This record gives sequence, C-alpha cells and structure tokens, in this order.
Amino acid sequence: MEYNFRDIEKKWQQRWVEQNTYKVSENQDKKKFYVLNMFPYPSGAGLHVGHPLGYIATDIYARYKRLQGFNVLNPMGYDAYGLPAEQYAIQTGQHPEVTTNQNISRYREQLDKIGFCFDWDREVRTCKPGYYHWTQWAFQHMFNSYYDNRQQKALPIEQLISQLEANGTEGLDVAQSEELTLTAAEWKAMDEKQKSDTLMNYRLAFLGETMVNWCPKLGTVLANDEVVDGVSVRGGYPVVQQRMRQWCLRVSAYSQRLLDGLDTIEWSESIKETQRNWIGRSEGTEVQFQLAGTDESFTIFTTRADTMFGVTFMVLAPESELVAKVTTADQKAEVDAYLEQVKKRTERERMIDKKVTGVFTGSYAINPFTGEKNPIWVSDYVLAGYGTGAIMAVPAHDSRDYAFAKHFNLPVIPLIEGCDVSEESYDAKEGIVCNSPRPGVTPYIDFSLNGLTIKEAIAATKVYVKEHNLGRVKVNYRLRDAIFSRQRYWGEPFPVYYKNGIPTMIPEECLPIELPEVDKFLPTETGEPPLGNATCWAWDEQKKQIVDNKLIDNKTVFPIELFTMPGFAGSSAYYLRYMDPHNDKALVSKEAAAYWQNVDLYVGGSEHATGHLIYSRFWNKFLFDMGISIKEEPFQKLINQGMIQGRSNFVYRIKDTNTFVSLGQKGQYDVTPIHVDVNIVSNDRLDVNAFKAWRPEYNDAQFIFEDGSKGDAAVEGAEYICGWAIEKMSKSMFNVVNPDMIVEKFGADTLRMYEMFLGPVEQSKPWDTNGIDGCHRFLKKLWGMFFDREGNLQLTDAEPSKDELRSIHKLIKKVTDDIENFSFNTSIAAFMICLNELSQIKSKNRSVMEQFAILMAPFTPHFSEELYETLGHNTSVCDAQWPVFNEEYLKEDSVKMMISFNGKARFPMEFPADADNATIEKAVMENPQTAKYMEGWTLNKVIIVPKKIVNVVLKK
RNA sequence: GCCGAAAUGGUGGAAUGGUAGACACGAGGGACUUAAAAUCCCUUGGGCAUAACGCCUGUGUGGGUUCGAGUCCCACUUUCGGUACCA
Repeated sequence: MEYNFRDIEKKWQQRWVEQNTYKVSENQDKKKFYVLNMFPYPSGAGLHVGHPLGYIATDIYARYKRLQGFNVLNPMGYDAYGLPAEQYAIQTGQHPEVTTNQNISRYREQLDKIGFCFDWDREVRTCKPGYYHWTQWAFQHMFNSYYDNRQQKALPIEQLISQLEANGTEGLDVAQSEELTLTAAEWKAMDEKQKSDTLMNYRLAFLGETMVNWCPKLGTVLANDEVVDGVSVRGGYPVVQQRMRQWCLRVSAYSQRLLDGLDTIEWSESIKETQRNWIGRSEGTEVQFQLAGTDESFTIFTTRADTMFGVTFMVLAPESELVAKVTTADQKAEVDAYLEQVKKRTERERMIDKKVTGVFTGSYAINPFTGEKNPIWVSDYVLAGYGTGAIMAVPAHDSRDYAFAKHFNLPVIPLIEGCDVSEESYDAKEGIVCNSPRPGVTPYIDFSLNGLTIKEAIAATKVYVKEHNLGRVKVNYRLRDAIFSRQRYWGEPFPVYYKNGIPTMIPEECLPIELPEVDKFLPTETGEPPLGNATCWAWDEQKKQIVDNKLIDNKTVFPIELFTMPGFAGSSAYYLRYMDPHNDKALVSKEAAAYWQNVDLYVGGSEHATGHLIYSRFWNKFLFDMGISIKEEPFQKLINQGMIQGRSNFVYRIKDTNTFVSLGQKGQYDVTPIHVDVNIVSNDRLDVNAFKAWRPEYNDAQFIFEDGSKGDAAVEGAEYICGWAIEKMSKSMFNVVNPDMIVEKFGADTLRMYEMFLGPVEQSKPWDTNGIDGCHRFLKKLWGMFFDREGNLQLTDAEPSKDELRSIHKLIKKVTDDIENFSFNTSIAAFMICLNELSQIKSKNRSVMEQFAILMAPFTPHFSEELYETLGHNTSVCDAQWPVFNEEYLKEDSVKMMISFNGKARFPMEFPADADNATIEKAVMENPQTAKYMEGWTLNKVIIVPKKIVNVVLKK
C-alpha cells in the first residue's frame, strides 16, 4: 500500500481538533515548558515557504518536550495593527479590520495545513479590545510611575509627589528628562498645570517635546528602528527631524538593567552584542568650562578625560540651548544662517553628504586645566540628544574633531609620546601621555599627567575633577526613550483625555477605550491625526463614558487623545497574555504567571534585535517591578531563524525576437535574461507548454533547446534548461514558493522535514524545491518497512536483535542530542542512516519500529500518529514516551582503529574492545605493513586515541 | 569607519583537535519495463594510475602551535548582517 499522505494528514488534523489534542492548562503535577514564535503580522500576500521555518522548528521542540513529559505551552496569535492595512484602507476605503481579518483567515488556513501543535484557544490579536485593554492598562501604570535610581526600580508617582512636597528635588536620584532643581515651597506654589508639566519630567510614560523622525508622506512619526538610511522602512519615504510633542516611554531609565540582564539569558552572542551597542553604555567625565568674561559655565561630557590639555576648541550642537546664549552680536547673523541651513537638511542628506560644516559663535570657554581661552563653535556633528550637547574638541585624538580642525584651520596639540598627527588623528587608547601640561608653559594648575598611560591619566583626571569640584564622573547611555505615539488610525487608542490642557487618565475600570469609527483614514484637513475624523471621541467625566464631540464643554466633557500607539505597543507583552488570554480582570492571573513564569524558548528573526526585543524586555522589567511578571527577563533562550531566500529561474530571450535559448546554448546569442515563474520549472527544466500559456506574449514562443534543436515544442529528449540565481523571495521575481502547493504535492510531513533538512535553522539559505524528493522518498521507504504491498502490517514481535538495538539506540542518542541543540538537519540525516541500516538487516521488529515512529513524531506528526495507531495504540503519539537511550547497546566487541604515521592515516586495524594500550601498540608494531612505513625512520613514540586512531610518531 | 557572523564538491550542507566531504539533491552508468513513470543497484572533490583499488593533492590566502589543524593562534582577502558623527 502506498503512503497516502493526503488522507493521513486530513484524518489527523481533524482528529486533533475533535480531541483537543493541543489544549493545555496549568498542571501543577507537570513541569512547564513555554515555547514561543514571534507572532506574525498578517500581510495580504499570505505565507511563503520561508515563513513557517521558525514555526516548524518551534513545533518540533514543543512536541519533543511534550514527549519528554513536560506540560508545553505553544501558542500563536497575530500582530494585527500595522501600516499596510491602513494604507490599503486609505486607497480603497476598505476598513483595516476587514482586511486584517481576511488576512488572518488566510494565514490560519495555511498554518493549519502544516500540522502545528498550537493551542488555538489561546490565540491573541493585538487589535481586539480584550487584548489591548492590557496594553492601555500598562501604559496608564507607566504614566503613574517613576524610576528610582537607588532602588533600581519603578515606583508609584505618589511617592515622588510626597517627596517633592517634603523636600523638593533635594536628594532625589531618579530617572528624568532633565535635571530640575526645585524647593518644596516652589513645588507647592505651582498650579495644577505646572505640576503636571513638572511630573512629565519623571513619569515612565510621559508627554515630551522631542526631536522625532517625522515622515511627512506617511503623516506620522517613526521610531528609530522604523527608519533606515533616512527613509521609512514601510514605503521608503523621506524622514526629517522635527521637534514635536509626543508620548514617550522612559526606556532609558532601564538602561543598566537592560544591559545587565543580557548576562543572564541564553541568546546568541551577536544579538546580545547588538543590544549592548544599542544601549551604548559609556563611562566618562562631565567637566565644567567657564564662559570667558562671565561667571557662567557649561558642562561637557568626555570619555577621554586624559586629553584635557589638548583641547583647542569647543563645539555645541545646533539644537543646544546654549547656542543663543553664547552667540555674540557680531556672529549672530552667521550663526542664525547656519542653524537655518542645518534645520533644512534631512537625515538622509546628512548621511549621504558628510561634509564638515560649522560656525564660530564669537565666545570663548576657559579650559579649567590650562586656563586657555578656547573658541566655541556650533556644528551638526555634535548631537543635542547625547551627553550635554556640548563637547571639548581634542583634534589630535578624535577623528571628527581632527576633520573639523583641519577644515577650519584650528590648532592640533598631540598628547601621546611619539604619535604622528600630521595626516590623521591618533584615536587609539594606547601610549604614554605627554604635553600635559606642555613643557615651557607656566602651569595653570598644579597637576600633571605626563608619563602616565592613557588609562592611568583618565583615572587621575577623574579624581582631580571630583576633588576640585570641576565636574563629576558620569555614565551615559546611547539608548533613547521610545517615542510612543503615532499619527495613525489603525493602532491602540490612548486611554487619555485632555482636561484643560492637562493629560488625564481615563479611570482604569473604564478600560478598554475602544478604537472609534471614522469615515476617512487620512489626517483631517486641519492636520490632525485620523482620529480627528471621529465624531464620537470625547470623555464625559461624570457619566464615565465616551460621548459625542459636540458635547465637549471643557467642564465635564473633554477631548480624547487623537494619537494612537505604535506597532511595538501590542507586541511588548503578548507572551504574558498567552498565559491567561481570556482573563478580563487582569493581564494575567497570579496563578498563571506563577506557573508559566517566562518564555523558555523564543524563536524569531534577528531583525527585531533593537526594536521589539528591547521594548519587550523593558516592558517586562516594568511589569516585574509592579509584581505582575515573575521573571525579570521575558525570553530565557532565543533562537534567530535565518531567512529563506528565493531561487529565481531565468529564460534567455534573443534580443528583439520571441525565441528563447537554453542555458548551455545562450553563449552564441545576444540574449536578455527574463525571470520565469519557478512554479513552471522543475529541476531547472522549463515546462515549455506551461511557459507558452503563462503569458499571452509567449503563446507563439520559439525555443532553442539544450541539444541545439529548435522548435516551438520539445521533441524527443530535447530539454530547455533555465539559469538560476539566489534572490530575495518576492512576487516580482516570480520565485515565491507557496507552502500550500508543497503540502498538496508532497504532504505536510515532507514539507516539515525538508524545511529542517535544508540546513541549520539559524542560517539563511535559499529555498530549492529540487531536493524535496529525498525527504519524500525517505517517508515512502519507511512506510514500506511497516506495510506490505497489500497494506498489511508486516512487523514481528520477536526480541530485537543486537544489530537492531544498536541501530535504534544510536538513533535515540543522536536525535535527542540534536533536538536539544536545535540541530534538526543532522537528526534527519540520522533517521535516513538508521533506516538504511534497518532495511539492510531486513528488520521487521515491532518494538524497534515503534520507537522509530515516536522519534519521528516531532518532525512528522501525521505520519507518526498513523503508524502509532496502526501499532494498536488508541492514544495520540503526542502522549507516548520518548525512548530512553541505553548505552549498553552501543558496545561493540571490537573496535576499528586507523593506524597513522606522523599524522598521516595509512591503514585500519581491528582490536578487541577491551584491548589496552600496550596490546594495541604491540599489535601495530608487529603488523607487517608497519615495517614498510618505518623504513628509514626510527620510532619516537606512539599516541593512542581511544576508539579512533593510533599515531606512530617517527623521526629520521 | 566600528561591531558581529561566515568562507568546505556542480548544489544544500556533515565533521567533541584524530580516516574531510556524513545525509540529500543533481549528474553519469546499469537492472526491471514495448516505453515512460515509479523502484532498485553502482560511480560521483581534483589529478595520476588501474598490473594488484595504490599514490599525490585538496576545507578563501599567508604564517604559526601540535605527533596530528576545516577546527586553535596571528596577519590578510572576500561575502553577508548590524550600526553609524554617541565625544
């Protein structure tokens, strides 16, 4: 009987649904294991074969863990808010919810065909009120929290308020936008609006005036990770820097914990390193420079405190508030012109054209170490958002300062013995300090760094600066606060209304605030975000409900926030929601959180390294501080699956004709390569008739075949061979392979196996349907081990032989180890080897074959279910027991060892398994072949590697 | 520029410092077929042999450590990711 995958897969997929095979619940008797895929954004294009790669890997691991006796949570859901659905809505008027739901149905249909063990009862969709209820809820709690640096955790804002009432900002050590100094009296004297504005400086979710990436074409702001090369990731539109009032999350408060946490999780070193760079911790020194001729001073940040004696000028960021202050009357026109010019340049222009620009302000700063007057310049190479927005320039030891100094002809003072700064700066942190102070110069202060290493000099300077009150030691982070509002329709609405200009939270018990209906998805004519089109979008404080805009009186009825939340809002805590998805009283119940803890294994693309994976960690840490999340890190182990690229096929058309030349013949003609649909090509052979039917213009195509024959159809043996290339899988290259088609042709189990067989999960690799036959053949062959031609089970109940036991236990060990190591391609090879061994010894042993089927269950669930049932079990193979490896069976009577001379392998010899080294050495030396290789040499020593090799080391 | 990962047959890829190329595809040859499909068997890194199946060479390049290196160390080349005035 043939292996009929269509019937088998249909049967089991139905049965799994009927019997709730994959439903999980908290079970205190079993150890939990939580595996998770990054949930997909349901795009209109559906899934291609690349998408399920990670899901299959996760599914295999989940099934394996279940067979090992764990209670496995493997949920799936949809990241349903997003720009494409909204763009589509703008073009067609189709509500984003409608298209999103359609896309989700299509995804679900495709996913179902592959046989995943998802517990669909736990599905979440970020656009459902029951889900975003808890996104809004978390936002409100962030709004009502501040971050205490001493306790290193988030605390309720009320604690901060009572502090301010008691002592003002005295002794406060908290995360803040800017350092404020307030007395208790000043705080108490504030009106409500002023207090609200002041608290924004501390809240973890706050309204801030910040420089944002504004995308005029999309009419919205974008996060840093949504902008690449100065254009938007979605759509590729230009992005400009603009100062705007936006909701922000104080992610930076958690910088140190985000950094420290990386040491406690099992992620790839490369992605941890990416996050470390993104967080960008740098230890440095803040030093105050006095403005010449005044009593005022300003602060700069440097990591190179050792270079204080080499400062030759100062630079301010164009956006710095100091610029206006220090610009002299003479220079004002020039400075203003420069600021104007900088403002006009977009991010993209700055990136492409990195020419040195800047302008002198007319003022000078006094170097506290040398007493020298350094000119203060303005330049856009200094960033307002980092450090203090002001730097001391040391052109000898910083390449950017150097470029600036050369361009504007400013002096360069080398500070390292023997360094050459005539052509470029010496940026390395190695060498002995000199010129600090310079010989012959009367010391301004009694302090010298000469003769120290750079490291020592930095430390010494820090101490000096601190002791003399010139500044302080400071740690800076590159990590910026996340901008948390978008001017879009299709996102979570903010549960916030504006009470006479004061942002106020809608009471927690009134959540969720549902996204209102609008008639247009574009911004309003007055430039308000799309929610400005909503007619029923006002908050009645007394009735505690949303009411018509017309009722706004700013006494009891107020306007609601028009911004919506960004894409990462809904994806930041979804893993917690899966633990308890239907709970309408809490994000997650204490019991469920205590049981499932955090994600043990998370699988997804590495492109989220600086987006989702940072935001999620931040969000989770906040919830951890609140006592909601049990673990400080959300994802214990992370695997980044590689991308599957497309393999495009080409036909070659002779220029200005409708004749196509086969690959091997094309050299003789002047041809244009044309992408051809990979679905009408098999093993690079073109289906000529399908090609002619593919496009009307190819109806009368002529061909020159590989053997040189010509015609409009292939005659006897003539083939048209296509060229190929590895490219991104995309519609425009006609190289998209759809999983449904593969399932239809070969079955889900073959697809699952083949996707894993293709290579390591973490690695990017091209999809090539050609190789899939190998996996399909393997399944057919294995099927043939169980059944004879008539479909009768042909296994026997005899005791397994030694050979059978050795084979199957080798497999148990290999597959177990490989799954643990996420090395699925090698375990599939092991299955194939084992099958060959068993078929060679004509094994028909029931218990051996049953174990084989169970070992395969994670990879080929339908296939294994069918076999398991045939073997007389009336439970799912999912609840079978994973075979236990027994080393006894691998023991051999004799071992084969390679005899080598000076490391060069020569001939094999066989020894009894228990032979000791002396016996082996003796036998080798007595072997007649050994004499041949020893001719002209004398024996030095013999090295014996157990069970592997005997190396005879010879010398002349 | 900086950070990270990688480089092995025609292809995808295997190899705790111990016979490089497992496994699979493709290709070539053969068996069974009137024929095709399916299935099965053999060959398949390169070179020289083939009287006896043995020899030489080979994991991006050049050095090194080692009895022994695809694997470890140093330098370089190339490719792919990430990031970019972060002082």
